[in-house]
Amino acid sequence: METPLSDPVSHPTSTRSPLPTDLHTAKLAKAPIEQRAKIFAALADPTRLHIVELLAQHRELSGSEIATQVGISLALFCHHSKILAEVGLLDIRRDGQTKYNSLNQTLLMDCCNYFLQRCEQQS
Amino acid sequence: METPLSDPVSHPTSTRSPLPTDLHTAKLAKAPIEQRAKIFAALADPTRLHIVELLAQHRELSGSEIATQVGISLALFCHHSKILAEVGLLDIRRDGQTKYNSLNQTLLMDCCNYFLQRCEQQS
DNA sequence: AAAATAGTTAAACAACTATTTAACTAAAAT
DNA sequence: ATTTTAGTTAAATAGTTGTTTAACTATTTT
Repeated sequence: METPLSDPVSHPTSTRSPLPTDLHTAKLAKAPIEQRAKIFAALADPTRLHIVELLAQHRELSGSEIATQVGISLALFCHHSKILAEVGLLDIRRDGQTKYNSLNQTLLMDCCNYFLQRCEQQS
Repeated sequence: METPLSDPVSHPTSTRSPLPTDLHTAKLAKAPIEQRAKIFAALADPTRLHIVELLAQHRELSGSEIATQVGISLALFCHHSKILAEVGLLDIRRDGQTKYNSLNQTLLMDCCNYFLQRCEQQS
């Protein structure tokens, strides 16, 4: 398993540090292009995109809640959540037997800024 | 072949209309999730991401220029450019036997704004 | 006219991936 | 203690996709 681009320890869901976006985007730029591509690959599947869009609006949802909302089995959600977590897009908090998933908005914004910066300083 | 989300006629490379981003993002929101996922799928391959990042910095490049820069055959570039053009990320202008490719920055920004809007108005 | 350049297309192949199903662990509720 | 509930894991399958190779068209150059 690869180390995700965003460190869940230094950027937890509830208390995300207000660092300038340039720092994150710089971190993303140093990463190999394969790792950047994997973030988009995580968003490339309709089922996963549905999950991400759902979490963009609801902050925190349990696995069962997401599975029923999206209309898939819990087993399938587990499969997709693993892919989202592996690239660092999913923050997971556990409480008893339920796991609460939230979106790493910072990483999502960094991916956007990564392009926008290059478009601005065009040669 | 599906109709791309961005209309290359109303938004050509050289004279892109300065419409507010909300209109584009709204158009993206109305599109089925499969079509949105396909845009990310286009960015999910390292070779294609390399092409996109190259075009984010150089505005316009020919197929041969891109192929040599990225280090792939022209046949392989042709394959990838078709996928990028199909989702509307690539604007193509022809001059004689060479085709000049440019990035549809508007669509790329719309994809970013699509998430960011949802994150802001979180419930 | 012949050769080089730019691009397209199709076939073949290997590698990967989304989904289903079933068997499993662990915590909570009855 | 038994039964739900929540989540994980593995195997099997079908479908998709990236790359290579070779044959092709059309434009430009010599």
